[in-house]
Amino acid sequence: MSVNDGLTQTDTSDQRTPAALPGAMSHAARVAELIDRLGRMTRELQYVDGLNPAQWEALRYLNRANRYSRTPGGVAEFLGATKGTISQTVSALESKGLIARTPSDRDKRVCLIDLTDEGHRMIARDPVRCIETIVGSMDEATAAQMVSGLGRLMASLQIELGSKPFGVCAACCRHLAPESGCKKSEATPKCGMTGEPLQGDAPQRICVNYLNDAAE
Amino acid sequence: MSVNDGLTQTDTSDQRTPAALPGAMSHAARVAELIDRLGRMTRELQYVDGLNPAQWEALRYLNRANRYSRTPGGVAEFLGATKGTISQTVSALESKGLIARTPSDRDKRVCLIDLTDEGHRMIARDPVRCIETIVGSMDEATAAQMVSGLGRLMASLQIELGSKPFGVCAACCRHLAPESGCKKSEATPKCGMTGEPLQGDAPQRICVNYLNDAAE
DNA sequence: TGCATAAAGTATCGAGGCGAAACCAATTTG
DNA sequence: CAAATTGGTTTCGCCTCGATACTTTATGCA
Repeated sequence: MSVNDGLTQTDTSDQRTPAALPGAMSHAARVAELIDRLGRMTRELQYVDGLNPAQWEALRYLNRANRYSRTPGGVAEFLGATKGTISQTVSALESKGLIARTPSDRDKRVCLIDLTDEGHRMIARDPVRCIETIVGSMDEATAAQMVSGLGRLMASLQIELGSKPFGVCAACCRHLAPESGCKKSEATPKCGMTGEPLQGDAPQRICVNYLNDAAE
Repeated sequence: MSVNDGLTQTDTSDQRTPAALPGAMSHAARVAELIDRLGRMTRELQYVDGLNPAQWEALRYLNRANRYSRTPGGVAEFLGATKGTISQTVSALESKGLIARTPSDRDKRVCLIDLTDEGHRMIARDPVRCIETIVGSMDEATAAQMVSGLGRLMASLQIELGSKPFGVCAACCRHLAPESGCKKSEATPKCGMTGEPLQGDAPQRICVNYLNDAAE
């Protein structure tokens, strides 16, 4: 390819939106761009081991959710997908031998999902783990800042989206952080995702990060 | 739903992988989780105004790339998709009147792409802008830390993926940051994405963030 | 108790995104 | 000047996912 062959034509269009160019970008705009790009890469990263991103995310959820949240409905709510879609995802995971469905005897409509040993082996090779590794090599202060910033970003984003079906933390934060989670009885319950303590009226507020439900 | 009705059955399976539970998660693991979740939300966010995420990303790229990078091939390389796929994306954007294709008279194989006025109006309503807004409301220090951390994360991730087609910055960083970009002749060229200066052998290194190509 | 309504889950259909491969045209290279 | 390369498009088919309809079980209200 030619390097710089003395362009004769002036490139007017590049001067059109100087504010949009990187040199002039604010930190906020950079973060938005990076989140977008990283999201794409993370997605790409997850076409591995015969699973697709949705399947990986479901498996990840199922590995972390408490017992009564490991249902197709729980996955659907968490991933923001329809039950029909999730039913297929779950079926796929089951046919691959990564999870097992057992009907609940408490409510015969629901089926409880558990990871099989194979599933645990699979989750141990989680491709997003490599993000963890990279961040782990940074200094602790930066990592902590990122958790804080990204956590707040996600919380705000979920509020922004508003209509999304994230329940109220009233009774108890439904899943995740089962032992550090939003237990009413605890002195300072903490949200499982952002790790921030929920004081005062917190248990009554929307659980912006994850789901809500009955107690553990 | 019942709150805590005195469960008789012990929930052994929840104690299986205590290290995976949020309370015990490292900052690094939290970041990985947040990136993944945010990526999903960002993706969802972009099903708006009749475009899909790929189309929004292409439009965003086309709005920021320099003149000689605004080609189907440039978009494909940037988004990590095949040329065939991008051809469809570009066609979609064109049929919506957001971009215009004009054949290059320099090389009759390539076609140059420009945003139409309609396209500029569209990009002004970019849905990821809301991330920018949220981050903009945070303190500058946090935002700066996030840019730094996420930038490094992305750089490492791109290196990690290795085989991905990101060129060498030898001649010049191909697009983005056209005025602050990797100009060989400049004293301290800077990468358009991370904003970090590329000293010494930098121009010879892989342009981890974006593409490479001939000079501006 | 009994009937209506709601909720969990599944099956089926169809739209759309995307990669693979074949192909065309133009350019570069030996 | 032929051969190989490169930019781009088209066609094909797989796969994901939402919408809809349906089944089964729970719940709520008279």
